[in-house]
Amino acid sequence: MSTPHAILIALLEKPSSGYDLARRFDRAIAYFWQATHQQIYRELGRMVDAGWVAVIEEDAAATRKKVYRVLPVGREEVARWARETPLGVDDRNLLLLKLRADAVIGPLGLAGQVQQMIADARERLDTYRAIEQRDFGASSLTRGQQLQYAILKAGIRTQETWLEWADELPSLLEEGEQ
Amino acid sequence: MSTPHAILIALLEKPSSGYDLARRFDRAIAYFWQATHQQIYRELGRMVDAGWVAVIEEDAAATRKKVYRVLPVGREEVARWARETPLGVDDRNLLLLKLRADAVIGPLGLAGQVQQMIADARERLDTYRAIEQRDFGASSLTRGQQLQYAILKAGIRTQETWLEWADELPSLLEEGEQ
DNA sequence: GTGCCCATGTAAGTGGTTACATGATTCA
DNA sequence: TGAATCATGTAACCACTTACATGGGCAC
Repeated sequence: MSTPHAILIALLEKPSSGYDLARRFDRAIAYFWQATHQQIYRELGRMVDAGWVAVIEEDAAATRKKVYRVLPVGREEVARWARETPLGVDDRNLLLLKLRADAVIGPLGLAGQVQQMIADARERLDTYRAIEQRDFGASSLTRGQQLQYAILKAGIRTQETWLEWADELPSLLEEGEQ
Repeated sequence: MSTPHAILIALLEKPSSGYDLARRFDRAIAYFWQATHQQIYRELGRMVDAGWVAVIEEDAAATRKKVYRVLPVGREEVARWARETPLGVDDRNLLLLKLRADAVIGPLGLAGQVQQMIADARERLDTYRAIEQRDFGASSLTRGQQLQYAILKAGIRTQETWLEWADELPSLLEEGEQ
């Protein structure tokens, strides 16, 4: 659903060919977002049609390599997407993607969305803790129960860690706001 | 790719109708796994054809409700799937699903896969820390750099927390092994 | 000149999402 | 009797995956 926007953001960071994008999506850039070269070529074609990106025709005749850059319309589309697309509790990677957009093109005013996610995460953590109290308070647990408890603890730890991490975000997002 | 197995595991825990499954997948049972009722009905139909599950015909005439239970073949399929399907670094939810399978039907010998995931997570954590040293060692960072650093820290925290959590797994998985 | 990497695509299959559809039961 | 919930499905679309395909450039 947001593959084209992930590509746009990657292109904003650095104009690239489809091939380069595929490699960047393989390594450091997108540990939290992946796309195969087939997806990338398809989306690039669509985005050219939509007027979001264009090919830089520097060495057109020399090689077949097509380097894409983001047009103003595409840039505006990224900003619109970041501001308007709602985030669910589990959309952490989507938030990271938006943060990357925010890092490349000015402050986008994401603080509100982050606050909402934090509230949702707190609520879910409370739910998990209630289940913990209810189902795993007993002193002796069977093997199966211990495993189920481990699964629940994975959820609890995930929420806790994410909340700690998210705590520093608002100050980063608000300063320098337009 | 593993939706049918998620359904099988839920059915092993408690025989249910498609409707009940949809509700269970909405709430506590599958905070880490979701399926819509359309998927569930489709997969139930396929699994009946495959001989993995069967309808309990208790109140067939009384209501339209169809309660499904897992047949021995389906149970064996879950075990096979849990043992054989490879896990990538990011397949944490898939691991949780396998742990649930292990909690319902005896020990499946998942320790090896967990060890592999732990090794992979350590490796990725090292990669992240190397990036941290290389790109964010400077004392003063721009707003954009601070955001990119926050994104990286999300990855670092995630790996660290997961590794801590996974540390208690091997002892849970090995004891009582057949 | 053979093999490897660069570079871009097409085609088929599958799974998930969204919308549509129907009818029974239950409660106010 | 009307609305909400129970309960099960069909159909269309779209995205992603996997496999196939092609050809240029470069190094040994």
